[in-house]
Formats: sequence, C-alpha cells, structure tokens
Amino acid sequence: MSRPSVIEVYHRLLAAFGPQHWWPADSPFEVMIGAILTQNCRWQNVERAIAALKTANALSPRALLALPPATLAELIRPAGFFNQKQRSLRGLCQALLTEADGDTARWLRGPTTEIRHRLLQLRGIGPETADSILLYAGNHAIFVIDAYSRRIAQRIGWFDSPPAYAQLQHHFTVALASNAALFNEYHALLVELAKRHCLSRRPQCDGCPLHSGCQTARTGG
DNA sequence: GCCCAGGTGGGTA
DNA sequence: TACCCACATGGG
Repeated sequence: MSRPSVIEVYHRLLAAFGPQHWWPADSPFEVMIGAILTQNCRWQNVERAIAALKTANALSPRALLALPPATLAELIRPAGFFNQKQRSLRGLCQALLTEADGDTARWLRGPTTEIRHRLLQLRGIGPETADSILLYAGNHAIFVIDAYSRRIAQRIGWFDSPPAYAQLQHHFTVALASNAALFNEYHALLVELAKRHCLSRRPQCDGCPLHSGCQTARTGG
C-alpha cells in the first residue's frame, strides 16, 4: 500500500502509539494559553512558561490581566516571542472577561463557525491556534492543521504541492466522521509520529508505522 | 555556530 | 495571491 488513506493512517498510528490523551493541561483556560505559547516553539519550553504562570497564580483571565505586561512577558520568556505572545494573551483574556465574565467554557459554547470567527479577530490567533482552542479547549469537532500534518500529507503523497490550511483541513474532514474525540486523537498522533519518526525535518525512519506508505521510506530517507 | 520548533502579522509586488 | 521577514528562547 503505497498511499494509505486518511483512515488507514489513523489506524496505523493508533495501533503503533496508542491514545495520546491530549491536550496536556489542567483546564480549558490553560489549553488556550498553551495554544498561544506553543506557536513556533517547543512544547518543553511552553511547559516552563506555564509553570511560571502557575507559580505566579496567573492562570485565570483576571489574574493574568492583573499582571503588568512586562512581568507577564518575563514569566513567559522561555516560550520565545514573549513580547508579541504577551500581547496575544492579554487580548484573549480581555475578550474572555468582557464577553463571558472570564468563564472560558461559556465563551467557547455556541456555533463553531461563530466562535472561530471571533477567535480569528483576536491579535496573535491564526487558523491553527483558533482550531486548537476550539478542539482541545472547547471540544468542537474541527481538525487542527499544523506544520507536521502538512509535511506528513505531502510525504504520503496526498498532495503534489504543499496544501493550503483550509485545503488540508478539508481533506481530513471529508474522510472522517465529524467527531471531536477522533479529531483530537488523530492530530495528537500526527504530532507524535512527526516527533518520533520519519516526518520531521530530520528524518529517522526506523520503525515508522507508515514505512510502506511515505515518500521518505521509498527514497530511503 | 547553525538549524529547528505543535505560527502570526505586516509589508511588498 | 504569493512570497519575505520579524518576532526570541532553548535543544540537538
């Protein structure tokens, strides 16, 4: 099988890695914060930033906004881009407070497309961050696309040229039942695959569950 | 020293 | 629309 289907890839990854139990966070608000902090940054560094926020008792919209911007920037420094991420975090918290009295679950309740539109209006929140928040904090059935899923899709051979965000999202969505738990698990498995095997920029193909189905394997990478 | 990491926004042609 | 670049830290 040289070009596995969307479903086949999912089953292979689940069989190889097991459930991933994402998102690693204690609350929907922590998911939202993590989604911004992880932008172009290793998760390990995000964990440091979140730990610092916890120590500062700043893991609520009100508490985070109460911090001076410079203090907030200092706390999240390990996650990089701390000046712009500090602005993004404050903007998100401001929206949560004014539109839902700081109640994250309430703010995320409602039609997916409307909440997504609102998220995309906020500074520092693009399609991936918005969809991560919708799926992992709000339990909305929306498929998250990231750099990993793009590389994976291309190396499997689903696309000849790099697909646009919406194009790849559509590719997954039409092939799967609209199910938040499924989308959650699938995206987490793709990230795990990329980190562990042949689909990162530094290919290590030994033991890759897609070994017979990705270009890296066929070209000996 | 160099490349990379669970992106986003602004500028230019 | 399609590129290019700034943003910044920490690990390999």
